[in-house]
Amino acid sequence: MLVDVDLLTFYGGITETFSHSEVIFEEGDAPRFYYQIINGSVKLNHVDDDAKELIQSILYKGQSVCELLLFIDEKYPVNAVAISQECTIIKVPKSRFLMLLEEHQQPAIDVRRFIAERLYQKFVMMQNNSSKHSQVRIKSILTYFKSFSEDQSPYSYEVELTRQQLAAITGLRIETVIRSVKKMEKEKILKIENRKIYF
DNA sequence: TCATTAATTTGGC
DNA sequence: GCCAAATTAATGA
Repeated sequence: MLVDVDLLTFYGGITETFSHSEVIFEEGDAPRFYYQIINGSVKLNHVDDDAKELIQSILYKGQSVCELLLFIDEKYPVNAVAISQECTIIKVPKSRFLMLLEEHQQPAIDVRRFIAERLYQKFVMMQNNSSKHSQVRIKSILTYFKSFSEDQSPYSYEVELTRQQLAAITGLRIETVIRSVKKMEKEKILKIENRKIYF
């Protein structure tokens, strides 16, 4: 957990449960809470004029959601949507959370580090994601998600993202994802077993 | 279990 | 890359 749950509770944290595809906050909303995922996963996305979805990031248990908006005065640039069946989130009012950070050194350090970490990942992904080679884009995303996994040996990571989600993250078409992934299997970059991708 | 819906895959342009 | 159609998996009554 990024910040201790008891501490969050002490500062007014309330848990809330969302089911699959329920919206936690929407693009354009004014940020009013710090959100931390107790259980489940959340996607941050944007839907463009053509109704095409771009997934900005996917967040898991223990991570906070768009915490950077608490430090500036802007509206949310993305939607936050639960993508696990059960998604439990603790939320703390903005002002109280800022108070928490002032009164506690360690969480302040951890949150700062988390933001830096994610900004760094964003740089890396942006560069790879602008590659004209679809395989580079996909591999970069897989590497990123695998980085959360303990086991770093080849084919050990079972990709839980659907091909649609991969397409929405990389900005590629679904068909392109499917065809590239198959090529990558031939090139022994990954393995496919009954539709599941192992990287 | 059957019907419906969503996701995946293939092929043509 | 785009679209349509076929196939398969997941979901719910």
